[in-house]
Amino acid sequence: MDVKTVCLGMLTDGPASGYDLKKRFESSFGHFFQAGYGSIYPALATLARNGHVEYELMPQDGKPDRKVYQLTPSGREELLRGLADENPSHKIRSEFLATMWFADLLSDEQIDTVLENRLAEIEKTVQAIDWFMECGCSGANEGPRFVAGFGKHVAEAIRSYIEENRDMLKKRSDSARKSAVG
Amino acid sequence: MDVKTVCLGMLTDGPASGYDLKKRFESSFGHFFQAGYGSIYPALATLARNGHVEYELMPQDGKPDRKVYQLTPSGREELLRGLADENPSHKIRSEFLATMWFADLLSDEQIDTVLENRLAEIEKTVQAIDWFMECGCSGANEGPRFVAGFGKHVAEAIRSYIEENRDMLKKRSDSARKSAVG
DNA sequence: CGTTTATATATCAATCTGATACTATGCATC
DNA sequence: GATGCATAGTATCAGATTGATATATAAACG
Repeated sequence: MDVKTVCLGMLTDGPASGYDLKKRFESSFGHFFQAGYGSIYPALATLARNGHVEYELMPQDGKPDRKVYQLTPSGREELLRGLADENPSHKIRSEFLATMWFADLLSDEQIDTVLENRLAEIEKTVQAIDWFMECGCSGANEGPRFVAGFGKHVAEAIRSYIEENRDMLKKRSDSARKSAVG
Repeated sequence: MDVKTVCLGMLTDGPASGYDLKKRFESSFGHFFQAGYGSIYPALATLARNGHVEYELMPQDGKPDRKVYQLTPSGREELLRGLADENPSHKIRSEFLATMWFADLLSDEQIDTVLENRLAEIEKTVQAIDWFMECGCSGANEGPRFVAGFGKHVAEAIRSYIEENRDMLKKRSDSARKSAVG
């Protein structure tokens, strides 16, 4: 499954422009599937070329024209084909964990800063998901609720793991403690 | 941070070929940072061109020559620069969650299969991490242990979430139950 | 008055993914 | 005896994605 399929899926909720889809990627999809203009616009262009979506130009004064896309019957079929994979991937790309892997090359201060920043990011994610569950989820189906709950559960697991295990990475304070005691 | 930086980091454990690094990506890094030949070989070529690594050709009979790479002092500096980011990213790219988001377009059977396959993948991940903690971790520093524990904790959080919330996605059985009761 | 934010389009270089190509040995399977 | 697969090793390529940037206008902020 690629950005094209997700765009088709988003268009089942009604017509939207590339700009609209980007906003939706940011608000509800952001924590598990990212896409920027650089993938959304080419995706829509390809889908239009293949007849999976159609667009109407909506002129606006001052601002550039909106291209409002909507699903075609062929697009709906293509969407189902894209969703048919029975073992869809779930991948993590973590510069954070890669950095922690090499913790012995960093200072305690650096490690501390990185961990604090990660906890702050988690907090942002949890708040975004909470907002979605309260406001953005009205009328939504079970799928989005399941996914939002998943994201929150995992984010909280990460938070608790970091809080309970961050001491593991402090090497200097260990020897400092020893020499202070001894 | 990109594949280049991680390769430099891996080479702090001693000289290795591109093939060796690929195996290490598979065994210990796989659950949070993937890289294939298509990124490893170009990365090593660039690093060599910039003087961050050097290689020696090790002829073998029958098999192709090994190119055994090792870190240079300039490479060690480059590694520290690559690790200096104070807010390294932690991104999820989940076709699995994207599929679940659109659960209302799928049959109960499809959803069930996808969830079972995901649970099986989790099991594989947990086993790979357990193996690493018992065998691959000997003499390893705190960093790898922290990361392995992180991976296991998160994998188990995912498992428990799926097991406890999978019913949420069954729509047909709900109406079936209602009509059976009514 | 200058800067940032929002609305909207789109492209580009650098990077990454996943598959494939090439060579050679060994091991199992039909 | 042939066929396929695993292991060991190199490497490339098309297609997808990332993150930044370009273009244009208007509103809001300080």
